[in-house]
Amino acid sequence: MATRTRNTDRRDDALSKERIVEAAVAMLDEAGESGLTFRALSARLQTGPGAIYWHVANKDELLAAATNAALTSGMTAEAAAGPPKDVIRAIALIMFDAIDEHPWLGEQLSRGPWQGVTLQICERIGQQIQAMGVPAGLQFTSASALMIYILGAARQNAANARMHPPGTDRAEVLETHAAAWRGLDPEQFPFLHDIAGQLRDHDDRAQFLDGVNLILAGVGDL
Amino acid sequence: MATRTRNTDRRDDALSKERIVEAAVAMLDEAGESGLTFRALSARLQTGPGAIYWHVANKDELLAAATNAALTSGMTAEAAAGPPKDVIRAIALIMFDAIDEHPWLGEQLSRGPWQGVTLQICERIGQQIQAMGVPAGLQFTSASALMIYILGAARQNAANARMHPPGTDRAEVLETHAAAWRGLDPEQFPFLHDIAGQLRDHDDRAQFLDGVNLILAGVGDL
DNA sequence: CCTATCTTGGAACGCCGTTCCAGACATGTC
DNA sequence: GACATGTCTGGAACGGCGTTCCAAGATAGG
Repeated sequence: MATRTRNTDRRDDALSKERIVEAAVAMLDEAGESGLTFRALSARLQTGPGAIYWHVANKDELLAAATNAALTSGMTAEAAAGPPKDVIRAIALIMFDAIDEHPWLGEQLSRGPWQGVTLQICERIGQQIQAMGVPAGLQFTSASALMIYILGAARQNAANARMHPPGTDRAEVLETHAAAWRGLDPEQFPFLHDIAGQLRDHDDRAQFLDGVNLILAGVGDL
Repeated sequence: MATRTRNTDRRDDALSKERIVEAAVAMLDEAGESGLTFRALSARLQTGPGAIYWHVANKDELLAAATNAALTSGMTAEAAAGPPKDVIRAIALIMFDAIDEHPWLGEQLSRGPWQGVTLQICERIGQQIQAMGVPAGLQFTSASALMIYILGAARQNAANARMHPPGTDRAEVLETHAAAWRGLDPEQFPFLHDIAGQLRDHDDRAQFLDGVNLILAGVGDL
């Protein structure tokens, strides 16, 4: 592994795990998860697939490294002060925005177990849960419920965004979707038929925050 | 497509979309998502890959059909009566158990948009939300928060289960995991360090239900 | 300068989803 | 019965994937 000998004078086009991960993040942003292949990556870095494998064990490790890199870069400064619930809301929005910017993050974060940056986020949310005075026996449940909702909602949002070419008009897509719900049989689908209007007018980010508040309200009640 | 001519006397080893989907579900249950390939599937059905493509458009359609089949078979009878919150809890547990039984369902359900069986579940939850007297403007938010949590939690549970061979001892796995959390730096990870014990002792299904109750508590408060 | 180690990159392997197509099969018509 | 027709089968083949292998180039120490 490239543990030592990193500050010596190498040729300046030398590979490194950082350069590889950086290129991987760029390719994921440009072409999504299916756009990242070792062949395309090695072409971008002007090398062969074998060279990459000297720095990275396999694609899973590459994806994990790209995930940590992308999330960490978005988590630099943070509103650490304020009431616990506000801090949680801020963390949630940071994650939502990060996944909105890098849609492939949604798939990746909710795949494996919580580790790396995800673990740090879990920790920060847990600290705020404790600061709220939630009884010890319910802290784990509360924190994981928040984590699951945040990851699930951001992921759902990313999945929705991924289904349309980047250029399409959001209002038009929503109207089409809402029309489909409104067209459902009112006898069999009264609820979906009713709220089709809310689907058309809703704002993803605001609704995400409403969901976080919903859970926070439940946590505060315990 | 095989639309008509289904009741005529064909040879009894004839392919059909039902037989294909049934075999696909079995393979997914046995070997997970990566275990379902058109080659293995055609070998199991004693035919070639090309024959399958006459009944199924592509792998996405096959996965969607398998998802609907597996979820529908688990949703036969249902406790439709009782207070709305009880009905929601019952639906949530049915989904949790279904995904627990077919771990690949977790990945699949949260991939695409809500359609098929997922749409029906959304409808049922929405009806209960309405029955709870939630204001019209908040019904969409409440229902989607519940859906996201249910899908996210069940999916997370399935991902955890998928990481260990079927035979491994659950208590041992949890103990190892808890030990890792307990070994974290108490200065940097006070929360995770503290609740490692709860991680070791927790019951996935009970904690899932606690999370649902958390959200229901918040919804009732609005 | 020579040698041992680190690093590269292209060829090759086995597998995947998918397409193509020759032909088996059941059926309706004379 | 012969034949034409549309339905259905299954094996070969295509391009691309993750990954492995290894000969050769680059670099550092004696």
